[in-house]
Amino acid sequence: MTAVELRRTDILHASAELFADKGVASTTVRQIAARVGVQSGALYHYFPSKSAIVREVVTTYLEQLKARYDEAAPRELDPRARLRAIVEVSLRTAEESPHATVVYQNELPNLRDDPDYRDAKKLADEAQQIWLETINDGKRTGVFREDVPTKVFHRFIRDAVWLSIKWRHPEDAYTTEDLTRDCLTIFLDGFAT
Amino acid sequence: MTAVELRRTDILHASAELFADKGVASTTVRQIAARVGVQSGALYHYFPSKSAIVREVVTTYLEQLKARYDEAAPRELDPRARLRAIVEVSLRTAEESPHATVVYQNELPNLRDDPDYRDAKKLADEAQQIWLETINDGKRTGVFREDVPTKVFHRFIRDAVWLSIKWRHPEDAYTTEDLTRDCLTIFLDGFAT
DNA sequence: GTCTATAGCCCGATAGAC
DNA sequence: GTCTATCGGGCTATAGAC
Repeated sequence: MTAVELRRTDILHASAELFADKGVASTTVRQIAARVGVQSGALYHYFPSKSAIVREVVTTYLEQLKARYDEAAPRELDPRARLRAIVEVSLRTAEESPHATVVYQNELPNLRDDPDYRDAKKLADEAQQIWLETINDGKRTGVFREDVPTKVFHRFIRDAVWLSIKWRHPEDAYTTEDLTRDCLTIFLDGFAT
Repeated sequence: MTAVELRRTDILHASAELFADKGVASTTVRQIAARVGVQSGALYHYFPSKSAIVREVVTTYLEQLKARYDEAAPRELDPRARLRAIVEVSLRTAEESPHATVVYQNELPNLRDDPDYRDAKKLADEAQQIWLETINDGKRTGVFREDVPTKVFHRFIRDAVWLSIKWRHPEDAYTTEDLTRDCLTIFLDGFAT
């Protein structure tokens, strides 16, 4: 990695942390520069604009997520195992990249129609497609119930998984493995006795 | 209602809509004024600051929500019926006040330590307490499983309910009643066959 | 009670020295 | 490649006329 690439990575990490904590709109390029330890003008040698930083944070994150889904949750798996793999990969990715995860969850929905984020939107759609495909395959093979719309179940479990980043603290005794297990328990078998 | 009160209400409604669409930080007082049909300076005859508008949007909303919980979900109800009532009231409130709901979900988490929002935070805590109490009562009486932490189940169902405001459109054939039913089905009985 | 005008500040981004 | 300095503009909030 060249010195330039290292600095770019520094900027992306500092930005992701600030964006996650206070939102993109409330984060200034001066704050990013201060976190990295340079003056704000220096950032513009690495990125053409603040918006380009946001875009790269989200796009890099989604590329990694999509690659992990493809590897860990191939279509050959039966729907239950595939759903488990998707949940595991998602929670592991959220644990590993908590800031980018928050930025993706908080900001991408509001940026859908901005052409600058077309790549990110495309990747997010592909990732979502893997969830939907899994749920529909499970309905077709009879392991999932057909009386609840795919879209509805998807939103429920998807939000449970991704928003755990906002309430679960990594130092908790309650681990990612615990969360994965409880998530699959609730969503597949229910909370009633 | 006096003319002043009517104007205040206009401002609160216009603000809630803008805050929900673009976030509080990205909404300007000029945009609020334009939506109401006055100049920005005129807003300051009704509210001392932009932040006071945000505070009143959220606090008024939460007071209404809390009152509805108290009325529709008294502790005398058995836990299953009480959970159903909470979900029903929440979804009905979200449908009726979609903008304030989004503001509450999106912005309050980031404002927790701001002393300006102490009242809102207190109301939100009281509302949350009703969910937790219901879940714990259900565990004690044996209708809910005890191997999933209360906090975890609460976050799952709470997020499913509140975030539906971001994906369900009121004009959908899929109604609030459908959503209430499917939410209780999934979270109590599970998605597996 | 609403207007016009603007103070005072902070923003993203740029220019040019080193 | 990073600095200092600053431009042009948008922001919240205020002042004072009507």
